[in-house]
Amino acid sequence: MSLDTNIRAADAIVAELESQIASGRLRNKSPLPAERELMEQFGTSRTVVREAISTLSNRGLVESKPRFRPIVSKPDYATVLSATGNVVRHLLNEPGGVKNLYQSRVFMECGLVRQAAISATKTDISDLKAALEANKNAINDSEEFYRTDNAFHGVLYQIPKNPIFPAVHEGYTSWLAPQWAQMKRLPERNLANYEAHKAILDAILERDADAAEEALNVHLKAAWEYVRVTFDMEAD
Amino acid sequence: MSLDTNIRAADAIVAELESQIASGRLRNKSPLPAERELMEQFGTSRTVVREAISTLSNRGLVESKPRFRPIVSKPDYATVLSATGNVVRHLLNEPGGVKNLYQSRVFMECGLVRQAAISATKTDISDLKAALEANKNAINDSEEFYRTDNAFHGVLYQIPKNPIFPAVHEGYTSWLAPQWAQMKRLPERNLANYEAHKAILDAILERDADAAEEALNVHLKAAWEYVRVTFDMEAD
DNA sequence: AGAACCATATTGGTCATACCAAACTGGATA
DNA sequence: TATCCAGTTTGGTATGACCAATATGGTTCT
Repeated sequence: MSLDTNIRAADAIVAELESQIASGRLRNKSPLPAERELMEQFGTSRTVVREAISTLSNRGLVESKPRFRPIVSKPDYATVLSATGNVVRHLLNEPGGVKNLYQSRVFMECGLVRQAAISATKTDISDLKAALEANKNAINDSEEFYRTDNAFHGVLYQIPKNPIFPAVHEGYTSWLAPQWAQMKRLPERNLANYEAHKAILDAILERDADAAEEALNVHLKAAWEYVRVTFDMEAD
Repeated sequence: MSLDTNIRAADAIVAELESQIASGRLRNKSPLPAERELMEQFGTSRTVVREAISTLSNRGLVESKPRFRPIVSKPDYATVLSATGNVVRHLLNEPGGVKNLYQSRVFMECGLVRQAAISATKTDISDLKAALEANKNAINDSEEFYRTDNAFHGVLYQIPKNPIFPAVHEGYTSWLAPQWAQMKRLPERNLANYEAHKAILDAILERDADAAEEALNVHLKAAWEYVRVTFDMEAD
């Protein structure tokens, strides 16, 4: 929001490098200049150069592994989401945290299936069918089922052809994965989930937004109930 | 995701301070210990302490103004969003960036008005009415109209009673504000916007989700068209 | 020629120390 | 009690040094 009195030398370097990354002067996936070089280039001490790099790293504009040259990484929506990962973890540990996130996911996907029902293209439909088929074939392999389940939902996020949505899906997947990982996954539940997916797809095929939303709602509500019981949370 | 070979001393300090903040051992809104104190406490040099603080600051867990002690700021959803602000700005400068963000906002609010139509409480309704009234009274004061316009949409984000949504609204507001700021705002447009808001509220009052969604769609589509023309972007 | 290998120059990570200016503190003063 | 000032604390920056791991380029072996 406010810019305060920002007289940090590091901020100037951050700004400059940011613009060089954005403009492509610093090519994506290529290493940043050496610290001692930047230090000369900007006429500052290595201290501030390192602070600047640290900031860029936290912003997700460079990927820095210890002992390696930081790699320029032009930001995309996935970067934004993953950069927030650490903080989100804290929020999930607060009471109601998981529920809030899950609820927002239900909200999001309700909208997605409506939109899918209304405007899914042939390609979208065949992607959904393929994902459902893979899902069906994995009913007895819970590990694989999880992946195909997630992939099915992922297709929904692709339908708007807007890069923000797949990034959000990635966020949900990675943030909620820890919860999901410690749940037992039984073939009968896999079957139920597959059938729920099928119901959703059927509704989309019939171009019935209300039915699709309803099917998705039932599906995710049931899944949540299972999560809730497993973690012994308070009811709604 | 991957933990790699994380041998950075600063990371240990970050982790420790993070957990102290989460547990409340470091009280919210209170200043962090002095750098020289942390340095002794963790047995490292001031260099790594400062790097750790910089990381915390970028994560949004402390608020650090130059020359002032960093203030502990327990993360909330708004913090997460605002921490991403810098990167999002870059994405908005890329072709289609603003459009993608705006489209996601339309998507979000379509869902919100549907939900409002279905399950808005009396309190929600009266909040909406109050916001609309304020909106009406500001038609001739474009500065004020912008605020009330935004507030009206903000009420929609409050209806799910989920802290994630208001945070998202804050995100949209701050990210799209720069675009909005440089647009001329005429009383006749204010009036049109007010009437659009009224149509939305009317549909909500009639508990007609489809009509509410439609009204909102018309409203935001029109607003987008205005933005698009102003900035001379390509058509859809 | 191409692959495995090794000595050396780079380079990131950390430490110790120092200086400055702004912020803070507490007691003297009006 | 409110104000003001000097001394202290503290964040921002600069140097310079050392270590260990990496990157590099030439040498040797196959």
